[in-house]
Amino acid sequence: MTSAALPEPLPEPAVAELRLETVLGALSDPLRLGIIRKLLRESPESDRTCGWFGIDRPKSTLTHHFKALREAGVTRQRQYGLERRSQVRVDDLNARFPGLLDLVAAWTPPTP
Amino acid sequence: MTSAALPEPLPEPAVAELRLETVLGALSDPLRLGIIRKLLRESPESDRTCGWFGIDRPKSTLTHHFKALREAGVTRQRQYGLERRSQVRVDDLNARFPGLLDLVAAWTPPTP
DNA sequence: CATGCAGTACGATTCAAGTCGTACTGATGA
DNA sequence: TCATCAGTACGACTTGAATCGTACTGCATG
Repeated sequence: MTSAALPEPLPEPAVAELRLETVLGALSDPLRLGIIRKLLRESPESDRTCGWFGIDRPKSTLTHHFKALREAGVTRQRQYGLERRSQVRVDDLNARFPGLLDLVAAWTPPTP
Repeated sequence: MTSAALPEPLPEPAVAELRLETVLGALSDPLRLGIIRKLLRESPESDRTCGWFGIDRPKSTLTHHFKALREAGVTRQRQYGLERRSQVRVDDLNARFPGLLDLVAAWTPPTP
């Protein structure tokens, strides 16, 4: 037996539709960049709920940013009961923009 | 004899100050991304005037975007008499964000 | 020195994005 | 069945970015 079927992903752009400007725009927000860095470093395999990130912002703000990431094609979101979990679209992004995710994961902000 | 001294670059962030969000933000504008792609592909060595790009926009708009690129640390600008020429800070960006420029140069927009 | 030219500076306008409060939805478990 | 909990939807507010017209600067060449 394989594992149980996953819920369908929420609406997202197809691989062929991914645009570099859009993806870079999504990653240019500090909060969103932090989300993606944390996902890549700490959970590249499994998807995570909004709460997992421990971001101290109102829930409506978080919804806004997670939606922006999904609509830009950076993340995939699935609904599991109450929870909406996010994961980075690693394969799709590596296929279309090779090196981008490595770079994002490797980068550490300057600490002056 | 080496070649003549270059004019001093206009104010720009130091390598250590480069921030990924900022650079990605600068590249997320379609017009600016086009500028950088053209520079990387057609003139990675020498610097170019605003006019060289052949962009059909008012001059004040171009000034705005070239300044944004410089202030984000993506380009270096030098004043040669009347002309202000721009070049990509290839070494600095490769040192800080390895792979980013390759990716930008390699990418081709979808043609639907 | 005066004209032309590359590009800037400034200010106005417009539009998109980030932020957040409040009300809502829909699955879960007592 | 009813309360709880994760997260959304909507709308208001505010800020910042893009765009562009017009006026300006300053080198360069006659």
